[in-house]
Amino acid sequence: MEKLTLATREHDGTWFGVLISGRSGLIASSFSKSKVALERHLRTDTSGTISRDPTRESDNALDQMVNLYEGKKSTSTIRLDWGSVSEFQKNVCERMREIPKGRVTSYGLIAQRINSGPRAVGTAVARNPWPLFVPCHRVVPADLEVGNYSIGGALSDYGCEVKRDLLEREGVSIEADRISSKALWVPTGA
DNA sequence: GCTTACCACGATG
DNA sequence: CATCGTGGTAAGC
Repeated sequence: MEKLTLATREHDGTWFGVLISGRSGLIASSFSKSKVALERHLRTDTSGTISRDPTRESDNALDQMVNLYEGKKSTSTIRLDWGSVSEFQKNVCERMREIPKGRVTSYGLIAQRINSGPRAVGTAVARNPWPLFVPCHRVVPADLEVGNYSIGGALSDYGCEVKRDLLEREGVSIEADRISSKALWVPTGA
């Protein structure tokens, strides 16, 4: 089995973590108020020897993660390990990566773009292995409420609040639980 | 293999 | 508020 690196960092009361394969790149990212919950979530579905020794790549990934959490510009690109991602999920992730910072789109619009259905897109977004790196927080319901967000594989009110904060730090204006329609971005392309 | 139940949805009434 | 259609997934045979 392959050797993996698990690295975590605390920032502003929140724990951030990454699981990285030196060979193929970032397998998963996550964040949580609880360090143990974070590590447990990152370890799920991984069979392999886990090292806690930070690497340049893990340091870099955590730097980026905190930057993205703060709504700042990312300064480098992280390799993503697509190995355990279905073709459909990959398609959805690619569309999410096209959403500009400070904008949002809806599950249904992504579905139209890829000739699928909103619920199917919802399950794919929910299973995003790389929150923050792949900006699943920019996908919201068609009525432009903030919508749901899961952390550590589970939905929570905390997750929804985090999603709202992420969007606002990226410049999305939200009044009375409703996102400004100026922020709506319609996916482009074939 | 096939069937079913479950969803971070959307449209309708 | 309720209901239904929907597509992908995983768990169950």
